[in-house]
Amino acid sequence: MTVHNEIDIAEVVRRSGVPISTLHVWERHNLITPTGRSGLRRQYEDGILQRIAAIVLLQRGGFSLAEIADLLNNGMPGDDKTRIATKLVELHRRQDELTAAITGLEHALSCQQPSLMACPTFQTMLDDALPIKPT
Amino acid sequence: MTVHNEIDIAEVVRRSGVPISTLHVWERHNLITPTGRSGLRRQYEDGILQRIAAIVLLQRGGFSLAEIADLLNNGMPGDDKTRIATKLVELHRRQDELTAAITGLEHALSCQQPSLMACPTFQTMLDDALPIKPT
DNA sequence: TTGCTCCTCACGTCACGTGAGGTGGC
DNA sequence: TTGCTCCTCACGTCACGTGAGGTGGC
Repeated sequence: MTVHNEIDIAEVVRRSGVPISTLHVWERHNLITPTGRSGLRRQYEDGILQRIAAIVLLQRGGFSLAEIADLLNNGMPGDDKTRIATKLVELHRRQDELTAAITGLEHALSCQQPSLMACPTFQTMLDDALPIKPT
Repeated sequence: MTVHNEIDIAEVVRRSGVPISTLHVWERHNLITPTGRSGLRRQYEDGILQRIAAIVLLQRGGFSLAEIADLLNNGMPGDDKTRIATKLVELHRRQDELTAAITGLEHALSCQQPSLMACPTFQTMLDDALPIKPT
């Protein structure tokens, strides 16, 4: 039989790095639930740390708090998989956008021009980032 | 001598893809300025499209509207370069986070487990995404 | 004159962050 | 009893989105 240790909210903050104000918000959105209280202080089952890691990963994946609550609280039915597949398309696009932004900024660092907009190399990268439609 | 054409806000929206509500916000933050009005409608110099592309790129680079206004309105003094270098470190980290999120979600798609948290492979990826400190 | 799009202004949203004033346990 | 951290609740912030009611040009 596995022993489930209860851990204090202070320890959750310390070990996860997630600030207490964020934990309060997540609780209001039904993402996390304390198992009880010690006086006023929230106590959690130690599995909360894995759950928090999952929330962080899904948030980086661009899911809203409401979507994450859905994914974690309900099982993983077929339409969840559809939503994940849709998100993945968007994530690959964001990866490309991020790469373009990095390329542009790295050039800006080495550029001798007096301002960003005066740099011809930066200019040519812009159209790549946000395609301007013809007149 | 170069002729500067004026273009209507409707054309700016169409050619850049940026919604009008966003253009209004950017104007209040001194990121863009109309050259004049035709009746009530804002008119812009056609160079606005390049500027909008730069704003989008910098935003994807994680700069706030206030920071972008600074970068574009003032020149590019040395401390701007320092700020860009600092951002670049953060951007490379975000690139890694995004990659980790994509890897996790791609596994979730192929996983047969009834819920995300039940999947052992997903579990092992979590600690990679958000390192949990020891007790 | 009738539509149409744009205008301004106020308010809503999302995911928090920040006090203000109060409580519980060492 | 004194600190300390956590508690709740309200309000602020950032970057917009969304009406509501009004104006100008074809």
